[in-house]
Amino acid sequence: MDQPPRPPTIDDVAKAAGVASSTVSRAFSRPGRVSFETSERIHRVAAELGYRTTSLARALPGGTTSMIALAISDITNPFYYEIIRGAQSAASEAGYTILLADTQESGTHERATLDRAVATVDGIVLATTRMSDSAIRMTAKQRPVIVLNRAVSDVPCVITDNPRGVRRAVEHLAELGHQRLTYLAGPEASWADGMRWRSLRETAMELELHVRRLGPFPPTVAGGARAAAEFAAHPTSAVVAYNDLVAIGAIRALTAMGARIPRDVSVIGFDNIFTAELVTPPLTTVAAPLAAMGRTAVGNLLAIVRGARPRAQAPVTLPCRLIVRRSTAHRRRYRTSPAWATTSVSGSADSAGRSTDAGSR
Amino acid sequence: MDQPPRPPTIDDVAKAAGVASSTVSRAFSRPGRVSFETSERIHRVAAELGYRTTSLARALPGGTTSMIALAISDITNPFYYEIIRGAQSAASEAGYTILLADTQESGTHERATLDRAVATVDGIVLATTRMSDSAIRMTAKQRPVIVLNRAVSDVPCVITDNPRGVRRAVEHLAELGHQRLTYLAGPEASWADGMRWRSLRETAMELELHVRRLGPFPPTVAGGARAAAEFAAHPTSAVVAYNDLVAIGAIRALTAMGARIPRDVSVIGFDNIFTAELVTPPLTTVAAPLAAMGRTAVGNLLAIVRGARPRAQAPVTLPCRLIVRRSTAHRRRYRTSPAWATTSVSGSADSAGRSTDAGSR
DNA sequence: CTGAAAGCGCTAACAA
DNA sequence: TTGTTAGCGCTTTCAG
Repeated sequence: MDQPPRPPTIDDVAKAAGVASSTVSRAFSRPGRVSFETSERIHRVAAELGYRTTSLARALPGGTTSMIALAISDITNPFYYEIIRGAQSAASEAGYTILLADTQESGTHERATLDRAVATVDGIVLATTRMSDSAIRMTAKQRPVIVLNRAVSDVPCVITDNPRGVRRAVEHLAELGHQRLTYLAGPEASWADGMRWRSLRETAMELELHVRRLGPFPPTVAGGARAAAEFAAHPTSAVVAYNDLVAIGAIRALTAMGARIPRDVSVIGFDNIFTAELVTPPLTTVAAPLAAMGRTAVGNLLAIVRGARPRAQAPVTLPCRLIVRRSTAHRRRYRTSPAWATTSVSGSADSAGRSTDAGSR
Repeated sequence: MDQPPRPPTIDDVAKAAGVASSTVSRAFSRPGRVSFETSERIHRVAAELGYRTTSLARALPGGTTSMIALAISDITNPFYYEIIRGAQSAASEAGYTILLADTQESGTHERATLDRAVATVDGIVLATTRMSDSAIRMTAKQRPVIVLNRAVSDVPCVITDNPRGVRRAVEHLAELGHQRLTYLAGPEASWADGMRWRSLRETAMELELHVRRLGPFPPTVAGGARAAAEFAAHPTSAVVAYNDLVAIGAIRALTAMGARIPRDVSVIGFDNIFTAELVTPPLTTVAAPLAAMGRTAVGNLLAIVRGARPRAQAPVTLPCRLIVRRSTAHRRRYRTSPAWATTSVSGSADSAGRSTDAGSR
């Protein structure tokens, strides 16, 4: 009853069936090139012995494994669920298996993980990588790589149309009468964060709104709570968060402080993760075509793996759209500073001590 | 600039460095058994050539790949996030990589996926498999296997203490004065579902409560909504859902019908997924130690892979606990049938037409 | 249609 | 410390 009892090899089958191993091989890979009877017998014997082809050895000569790596920064982030799902289905349709590489929000860790995986897979999808551009290019030299959510020159990328999404969000806020927005920033190493902030500034300038940036914060609910604490020191009537998680965390924390969302502050997130419509109030968010991103990335990767010339120049850009739910509303004009805020915009100084307190950490 | 330019082999390096390939091999795997200078030179040359060991070929002789497969029924289900995270960290600490196998809620698909993976990995964690016990045992014959969330004889398993969790849930409901509960069932092939329902019946009997079962429903928010539609035809004051997703879906649907949760009906879920505390009202749920499950499963699997004798007899049972939040409350006694229900328990027939309507789909 | 033989890239065993 | 020689399990010529 020893667990791995030396699985039978092709030679075992060959011997048992009284044929050459090459015949067995053919019987499995190229049926039709083996007489019906022989094939029959081989399969029967193989079944009895419990023989299975070893994809490892099979992959050896050509060096392809029918596996692709999917590197993601934090598997706990719901943002990835649909992406993984899309990637997974595209991969399995093409007969590929996905190797998951959780890189734990760390460029270093990511490199290490990838170094191990790189040798094993036929290609790599870097979803939200935290590595430097040059590190990415290094990796891309070794294996076909597709970068998701980030534009890196000389490497094929799949991104969403952040500028457009941001624009829609800001327009929406402007229509609701908001004049000052706060951006709750995500990780510094995040390309999307930089992109969103930049677009935000530009759009705001164009629409003559005032924006400020707080952060960086971890792209999590907890990060959102921290962001809210800082935000409360100098609130604005509207906030745009790096992603839905941060938005949700902020809404919760703000609500706990006594603010009513969206009455007191409108909040917009990014990504439209599954939880976004489940929270209260349901989150207004810039939706990314998550599953499509996964599918597209894998599709393009596989094309390259199969020999297509990567068109690294222009990143593939997928559209995103604003989903208006209940976390945004018309701006209310305060006569006095909001009761829930740590300190008012107009600067009543009596709670300044608390301000520091809440803002720290 | 062709993408895969035939990565350099160990022989290329050997030639370029003017040594035997075995020396190169040693330089990489057993440093110290090679003179400092030689090693130095080899590594330099290797770096220049961009050489990397091919784990594939390396794995060939012994047949170990340092990969383990994690098979899950639906990657979109948040239930898995923490499990994957736990598994991932345990695996990477031990130098293993995780191969993800989304089996799409289908036993057949699962077998196929596994068949491919089985040959490539050193072991397999079956998280919530939908395969039959015998199919699982077959797989277990080929590779070390750990089954999560299910007890299968002769195969090592890691489960949570469902009976205890259910008991706590029912006790909680009983304390709140509820006398009739409805169980919203999950997939028929789910072991946990059977377990929960059985425990529910037993505990209810003991505590002299009345239970009934609706379903099966898909273990999703949509499934929960469907369940709610059926439930509304003959409501009870409390419901226990197969999992948090179903609970959340039911709460949403019920709320949409005009019911107030928990005032009109108390709802309990299972798993304590990340979203559970974010929804409104925050969900009372039987929490499973998700990350610990992943860690434990991988830990035990790796122990077996390394030669430990699997103790297949008694499943490892992890504790779970009831987390009381806001979706449960004291039972209210209705004088008449609730306004929101399709049909009343006492049977006012005037809305029977609607009943069918809501119940279909 | 089938068998023999030559590797795939690397490691292990044995010499030198 | 290094080189030489066998393979690992399978696929792929190349004969027969």
